[in-house]
Amino acid sequence: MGRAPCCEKMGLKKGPWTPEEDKVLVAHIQRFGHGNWRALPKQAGLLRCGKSCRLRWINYLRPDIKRGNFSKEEEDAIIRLHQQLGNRWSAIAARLPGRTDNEIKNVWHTHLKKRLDPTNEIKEEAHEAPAGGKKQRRPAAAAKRGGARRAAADAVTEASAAAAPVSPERSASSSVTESSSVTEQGNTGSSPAFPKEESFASSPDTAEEFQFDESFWSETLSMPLESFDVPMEPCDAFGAVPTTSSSAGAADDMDYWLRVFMESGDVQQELPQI
DNA sequence: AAGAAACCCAACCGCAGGATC
DNA sequence: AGATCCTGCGGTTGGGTTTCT
Repeated sequence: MGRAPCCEKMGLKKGPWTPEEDKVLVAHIQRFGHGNWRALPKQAGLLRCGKSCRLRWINYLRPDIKRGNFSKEEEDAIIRLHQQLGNRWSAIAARLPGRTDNEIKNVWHTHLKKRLDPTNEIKEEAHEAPAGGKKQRRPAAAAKRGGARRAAADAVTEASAAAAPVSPERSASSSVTESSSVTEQGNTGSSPAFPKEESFASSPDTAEEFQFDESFWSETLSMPLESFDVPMEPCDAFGAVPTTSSSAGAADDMDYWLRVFMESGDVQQELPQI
């Protein structure tokens, strides 16, 4: 059956997202959710196709995205899950709170696959124990990698992640995993404006609240897959489950976020009149 | 300092499958 | 029942960044 192309070309923008576009998209989803991705860009006044908007949101703008380097536990989990699930990245991502399928896929292809490849073992050993091998990256440099390109959008994302009420969709784990990222050595997702550590754990109390034991990952990740197969609650754009506990705050959260983005830029001006 | 090579990640593309008409 | 729409997924790639020579 002849499928219509994803984007009806004509004037639709492609390529990297600008901070302004990010703001518009986030603000729109905050206010109206993303019931219809195809219609969303038009409603939001974005010159993007719905697919592109969805991808940007899922992989980058969602407030519960955990950025930064993968921990050893996460990498091990990916390897283990990949053995069980194969290339079902979304299924693997569902078991790694805060990580996207795209991110996991990238990590797999750039690091883990090589690590598992017997022919690359020697190379990987060299990687583990730097001894002046070719193209050996230093951790600090690796952490810095791509920082410039991300910085602008991070301002938006981190702002979201910073004050975002932990989304119930992933709350059980994301509240935990976010703090785990704090312990990571590198932090590619950090931006000068919103250092991850500060942004998430804005107060000592909060920081303490999210402290958790290193054993979390080993315990969580060693759980049988079946234990994860709990039907997901329906949720809104930010993963807010409409339960009694969270629904009351949902509207407030929306307003809060709208204010954040209004204050962070000129979103109000950019939003189309609806 | 400049160029080459390697690395990495965001984003695109096309397909599959469920939902709807 | 079949056609079409829409979303989600996995594969792939373009191009920026970092490191080495």
